[in-house]
Amino acid sequence: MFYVSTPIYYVNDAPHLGHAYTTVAGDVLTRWHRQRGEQVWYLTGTDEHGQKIMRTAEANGVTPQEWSDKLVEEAWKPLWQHLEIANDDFIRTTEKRHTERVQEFVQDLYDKGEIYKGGYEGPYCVGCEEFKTPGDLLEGDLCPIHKRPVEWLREDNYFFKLSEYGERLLEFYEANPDFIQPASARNEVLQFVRTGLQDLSISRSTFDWGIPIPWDDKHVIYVWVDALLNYATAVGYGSDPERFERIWPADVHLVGKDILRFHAVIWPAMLMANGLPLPGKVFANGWLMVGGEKMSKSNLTGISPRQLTEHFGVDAYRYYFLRAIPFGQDGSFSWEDFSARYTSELANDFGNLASRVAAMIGKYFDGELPASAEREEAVAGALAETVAKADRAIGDELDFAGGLGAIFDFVKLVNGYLSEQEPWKVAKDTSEEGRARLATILYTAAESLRAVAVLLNPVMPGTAEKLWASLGAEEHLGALAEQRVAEAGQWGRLPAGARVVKGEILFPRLES
RNA sequence: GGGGCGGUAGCUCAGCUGGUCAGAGCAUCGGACUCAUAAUCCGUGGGUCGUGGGUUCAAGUCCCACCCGCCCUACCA
Repeated sequence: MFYVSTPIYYVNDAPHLGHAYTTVAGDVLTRWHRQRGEQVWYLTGTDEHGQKIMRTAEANGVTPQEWSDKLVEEAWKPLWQHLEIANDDFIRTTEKRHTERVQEFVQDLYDKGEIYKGGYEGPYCVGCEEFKTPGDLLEGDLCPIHKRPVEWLREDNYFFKLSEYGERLLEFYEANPDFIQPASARNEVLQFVRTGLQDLSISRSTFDWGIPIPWDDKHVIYVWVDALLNYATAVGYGSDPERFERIWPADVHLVGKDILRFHAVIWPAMLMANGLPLPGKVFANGWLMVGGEKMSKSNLTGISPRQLTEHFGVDAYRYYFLRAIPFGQDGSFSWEDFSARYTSELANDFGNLASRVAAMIGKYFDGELPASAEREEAVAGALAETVAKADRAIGDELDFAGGLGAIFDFVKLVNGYLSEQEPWKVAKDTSEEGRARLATILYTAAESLRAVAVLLNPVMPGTAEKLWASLGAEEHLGALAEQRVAEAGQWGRLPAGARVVKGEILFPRLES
């Protein structure tokens, strides 16, 4: 089972572009693997405990649970639906199937002696109601937010013996060089772990919006221990061993680089402590930058996903970020760049190709795909290479930009092929040879589009479906979703006689 | 403070262990063509490769210093 997770997002606020970026990437990755014919499990969800949500809820005059319910139902789930995210499950950390298992997990670690009672001591700001790190403080030990002196406070906590896992983690990273990606992220983690790990305080007693520690209900479980476990509880950990066995471990955990450390250090250590298999890969994607600044929830100047989909459409939205930004790197994004790529790549190169091919088959063959007299090796060969390249890039390397680049290079190649062959001139030659030549040219173009529809289906399902319909492919080849990547590059799958119609414009020109 | 990454054509970026490395895409401009969403195809212009030194027969490509931007330096998530 190919199991992919997004982070579970903190429901402190509504989803923004960064959340959507990661979630779309995971959706494309999992759709790609489904298109390969694999069994796939795609999980997303929400993280709903913690002090911050408690405060936000209070500030809005509702309980934390009410606050979470509202955001999940009115903001998060609807956005994923809007963006055509085909997740198989959606887990919330306030669900019983999660909280009970988390308690069991922590109890297990406690029984195994991995957790001990200790104390955390440090500068504490009464105003913030939280501990500060010495580095946070202003001159004279002032809280940077309240500008008031901090107090030195000690809190009893339970600690997980994270410090004992440094060596094992390093060995694991060594043995699994692709565990943390991209390489820059891996290096950061390695450096961090090499300098030595401290034990992790895994409980809090200063607030109560969390899962109680089973043997000491004055404490709640540290939100990250709670949150990370969603990846296991959602697939049956502790409740459905057979299912858990089948799905676990995750093949890919997609994360933002801000939460890399939790996933690359704490999470594997927790799993090791409980003797569970470790995930295959943690892939940290970068920040979306706009005007050189990071977009985040604290940066409310950010553009919302819906603003973009309203203007460009959902498919173009799904395409744009993955195409424009190498996955794993920070990427600058701008309305102008989105417009430029939409027009050049989607409308002019791709949409127009579909349009002109369908138009010519309609005009010269009454919409009935003619049989090809010969096989155009250059185009057929390029297609096979394109499929191989895209499959490796998107399916294996999470190099979405590279894979999409390959597919769109092929689209350009087909445009070039048509310009070279000039079917509109060949059409004037009504001899038998002329008709045969024309048939070959148009068949070649249509067959190319058939493959493009398959390759783009994981990325732009709506558009791919329109193209599939326009080619009359379903009647002969079946549903688009059933087309396999491995067969996409085989030449000659679309049979002569298919009803090709010029459907609606795939990517209409943008308003000014 | 320590560590890491980046600063290459108008824009976004490729350039591995030094020797056609000064590139690609988009935008600009010129030409071709008319099947198509005034789309497509071909061609052109444009950069002292952040700054200053140094090593070398030869440096975006190595070394040093400096300037600018970003990230990490553990328990908000």
